[in-house]
This record gives sequence, structure tokens and C-alpha cells, in this order.
Amino acid sequence: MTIERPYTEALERLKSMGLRPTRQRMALARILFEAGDRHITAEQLHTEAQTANVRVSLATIYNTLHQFTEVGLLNEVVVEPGRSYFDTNVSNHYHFYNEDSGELVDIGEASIHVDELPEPPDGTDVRRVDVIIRVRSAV
Amino acid sequence: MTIERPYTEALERLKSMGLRPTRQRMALARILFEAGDRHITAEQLHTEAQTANVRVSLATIYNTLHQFTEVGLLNEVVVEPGRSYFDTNVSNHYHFYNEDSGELVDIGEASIHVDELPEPPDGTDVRRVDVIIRVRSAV
DNA sequence: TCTTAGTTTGGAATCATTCTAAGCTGTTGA
DNA sequence: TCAACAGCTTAGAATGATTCCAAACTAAGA
Repeated sequence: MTIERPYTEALERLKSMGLRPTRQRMALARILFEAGDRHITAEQLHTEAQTANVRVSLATIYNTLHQFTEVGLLNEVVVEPGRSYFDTNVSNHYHFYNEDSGELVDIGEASIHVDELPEPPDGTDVRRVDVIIRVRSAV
Repeated sequence: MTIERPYTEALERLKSMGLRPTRQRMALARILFEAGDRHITAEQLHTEAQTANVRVSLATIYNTLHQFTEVGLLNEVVVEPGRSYFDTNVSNHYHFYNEDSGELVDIGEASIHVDELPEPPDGTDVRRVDVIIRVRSAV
């Protein structure tokens, strides 16, 4: 199972996609996948890396996040213009987004049903279905 | 019905929200609501305004789009970091987004079902449910 | 008409992200 | 083991959308 050894799994996945397991990518994979499911921004990851004494440039953070997303290790969740999260949970699931706090919370696939998906426009294939339930702190 | 006179309706709505019907807001409302349902970016609206010989600054375009969104005349659809559309169709509906072309297409409420919405986190109210089906041009 | 609170504006500022060109490093094959 | 090169990383500049700012303008009521 993927869940058992997410970090080792990540390395395997990198290699099989022809991505070299460099010091930076290994360190970032460790930060991203060793703590279970999480939602993180590029800026946050950069800060965490520095805290962990891993020297990585912001450019590399962005490169890595996008490469990981391409090979299916991460999911990008866009919630606001100029604010996107990377989700280490790549299973089929949805999100609550709190517009006041910026907090993003997973919704298990089981607790929501999206039925009768319409046919995509001609000449296109469905890549993903995003469901974001936008909430605000109650008054 | 709203649909019959969207422009007049918009003016009424503005007034009732305490927003003055200024030259700029009226002109932008006309551009936005007289052509039926549409998806438009700030930049596009600015260009259209200029083409129509309406002198409006970009700052005002942004102010106006956000004010209109707040009073419920527009819906903001965030599809990519740094790219958001404003939708003049504020009825309950969803979207196809073509990641290759940037095209956004409406999906009528009738042709998709989102059931069994889970309870929102404590202390929050649901504001909106966004469903974006991301597609790519088939190979 | 006068007053003033609400609006608009150009331009500067901001912010996340991407680009660039140069230097570094895994990996492969001899 | 090591040379050679494709792939990586990097600092800093560039970009692009959006927001901010302080000054000038204007709608609306007295």
C-alpha cells in the first residue's frame, strides 16, 4: 500500500518517471510525505525546509511541486487567485475552504456524491473533478 | 424575472445596496449584462470598455467587479492561480474548464447532481459549492 | 448652491510565480 | 575510477495580475 511507506514510495515514483533523486527532491519529499496528509503552499514549504536546515531555493520549491504534481504525487488545489495549495492526499476527495481563515479541510469521497457527470465538450478528456465547498465563519 | 431586464435589474440592485449608479458602474453593468451569460476577466472587461469608448481605469474595473460580486450580481470562478473569471450567470450551476485553452463552459444545474453534502466545520456556514470539471484537449 | 461622503484615477507597490543564464551534480560508459 | 554531459539548482531579474495610495472628482441631500 502507498500509505505504508509514502516516502520510499515517492522515491520509487520519481525514479520511474526519470526524475533524479537529488538532495533537494529527497529532502522535500521527506517533508511533504512523512507527516501524513497535508495541504501546503510553496511559501510554507520553503519556510519548513529552512527550519529543517535544508537549503533549497524558492525556484526549486516551485519546480519540485510542479514535477511532483505531474507524476501524481501531489494535487494542486486552487482556491483564490494567487493562492494555491498542494495536497499530499491524491486519492479521490473534495474540500471545504474557509474564505475567512484560508483553511482547507478534506472531505472524504464517501461523504459526497457527484452523479451524472455530463459529457465533456467535444475533443476533450476529463482530467479531474474539483469540488470546493466554500464556507465562512458564522456570524 | 431577472433574466428579462438584467441591466435595469442591476441598477436597482446597486441602488438597494447603497452603491451610487455612477457613469463608470452603469457603463460596466451595460457591457456585462446586456449580452447574456458570459465569463470575463478584469483585463478583458477593460479592453471591451475601451473599445466601447468608455474611459475607466483598471483600478475601477477591479473595484467594480468585486462590488458586483459582493452584491450578488456576479460570481467569481477561480480556475488557476492568477486567473479568475467573473460569471454573469449567478444561478446555481457548474463549469467545465479546459486547461489547455483556458476556456470556461457552463454546466446546467440539471445535468449534474451533488448529493449528501457533509456538514460544514463547526462555526461555519456554506456560502457556495464550486464544481469544476477540468478537461484537456484529447490527444 | 454648498457640502461631503462616496468614487475614480494614475501610478506606485505588492505578491506569487516564472524565467534566465550560469554553475553544480548524478549517472553512465569506458 | 573518472570524464563528460544531461539534468538540476540557484540567485536575482522579470512578469503579470491585483491592490494600494493620495489626490482629484462627483452624486446627492440640505
